[in-house]
Amino acid sequence: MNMRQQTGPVYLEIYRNLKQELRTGEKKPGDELPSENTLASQYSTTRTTVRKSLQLLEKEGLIHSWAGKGYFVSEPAHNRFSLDFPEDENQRPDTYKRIRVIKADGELQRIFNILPGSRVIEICRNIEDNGQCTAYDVKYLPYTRGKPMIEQEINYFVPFPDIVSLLVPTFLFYTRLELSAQFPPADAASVLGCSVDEPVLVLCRYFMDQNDRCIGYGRRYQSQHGGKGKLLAFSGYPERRP
Amino acid sequence: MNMRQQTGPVYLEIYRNLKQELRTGEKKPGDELPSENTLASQYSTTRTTVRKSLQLLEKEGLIHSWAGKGYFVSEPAHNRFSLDFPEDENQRPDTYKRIRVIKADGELQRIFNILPGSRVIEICRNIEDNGQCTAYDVKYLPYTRGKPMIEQEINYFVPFPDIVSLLVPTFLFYTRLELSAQFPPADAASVLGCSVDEPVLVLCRYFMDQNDRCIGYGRRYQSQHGGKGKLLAFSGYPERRP
DNA sequence: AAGTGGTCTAGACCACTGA
DNA sequence: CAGTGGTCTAGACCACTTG
Repeated sequence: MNMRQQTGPVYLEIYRNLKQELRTGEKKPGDELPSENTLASQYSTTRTTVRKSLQLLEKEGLIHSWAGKGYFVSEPAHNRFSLDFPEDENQRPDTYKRIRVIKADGELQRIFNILPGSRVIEICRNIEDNGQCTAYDVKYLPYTRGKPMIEQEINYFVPFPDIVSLLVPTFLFYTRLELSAQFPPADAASVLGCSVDEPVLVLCRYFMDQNDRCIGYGRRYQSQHGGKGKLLAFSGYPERRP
Repeated sequence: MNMRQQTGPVYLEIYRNLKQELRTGEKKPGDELPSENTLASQYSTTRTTVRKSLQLLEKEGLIHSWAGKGYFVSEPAHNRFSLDFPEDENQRPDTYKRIRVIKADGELQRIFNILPGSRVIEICRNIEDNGQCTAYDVKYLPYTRGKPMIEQEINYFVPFPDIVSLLVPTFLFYTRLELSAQFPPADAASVLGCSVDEPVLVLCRYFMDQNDRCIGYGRRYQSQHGGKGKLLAFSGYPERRP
């Protein structure tokens, strides 16, 4: 019996109305929603349109459907967080960068599964914030002569994922991030202007191809000076993420 | 001209075939996909079915559409990570828990925006892994007499988000997570069996209601003993996340 | 048996982009 | 202008759940 008032697509109106019922707590986790047919006649529309609204809510994790039974309000997933790796500074000019080719040490040999004596490209970066160095960043790529353009590309402010994608024929690789607290090595401490006795946040990033081989590795030391350098992550509904 | 071979819904077959073209690098970021009409006639089906396939790929962030132009392969978002807060141990019996009501110190007064002298509920937990304590967890809730069931509920192994949802009439709140590296306070160090001079990973979690008021606060000290206690996050396509 | 969601058809009209 | 994606209709058949 609902009369349309708002503007825009019908499916968005249904979506907003249903969402409002969840927001206010009128519908609680576990509760059942009206059936597709009920909603379709309420809004004088078809199942197809109603389904579009419901699938929007489903995509957001607010509801789930059960074939033969109906739609139900979900429990919110408050333990799944979304975290943005702060790499936008790649575009900024206030980062100091150094590139060289070095012999892989034991750790790098293990990570890339390469032989002793193999060489890797090392890219070091100082991340600055208001003239203060807040993070020290080292990235490694296995070195292979003849790979196209790597040496040249690397001299520009190319984001690391893009550099990695020069090495693999497809853009389909994934990334693992390991977060830990450690003392910084001497070089990181000197860049960050802190002591080797102060804890820093360490972010190790592994770029893995589809065969789970490591094709890129990065390590970042994030200064914890004065409460700076914290990493932020969010859970909950998208519109609530500042 | 495609002849159907596989089983299952048509839209999944189209989805799989298109995805394969992305996986192999046959279609690269920026490339245009066949139009909905083209695909519909290729698979002898309708636009509706084809759209379902394409919207699946769009939801995964693999492609995007541009009204009036077509569908295009997206750049993968390698700087957006998904992180699972390790709270499943709430269900496990090998965690030691202590609950008490304390006077809020300055920090808690600030976080909850409450007056000096106000009281908060404190829930301490030792997270163990194979008999070894790997994390020390403290959670706080503002204390208000008369709130239903809190004291009783709290004695069971109720996940913290569920406890918080007893305080707010709706299940719609969000969570902010702050990650940093610090020295542990004395009580945390003694529980973790480490020195106060060893860095630990600190996870501060704020439960915020829709008015951005803090309705729950948790702090976890994660031991870094022997490389243990690292946090893992992933980016890339869902099926690649182990 | 009646109701539910899952899949699918064969159309339609619209606003938009590009030649 | 023809082609694209965005929205929508009015049906259909299926497998499943529930009484």
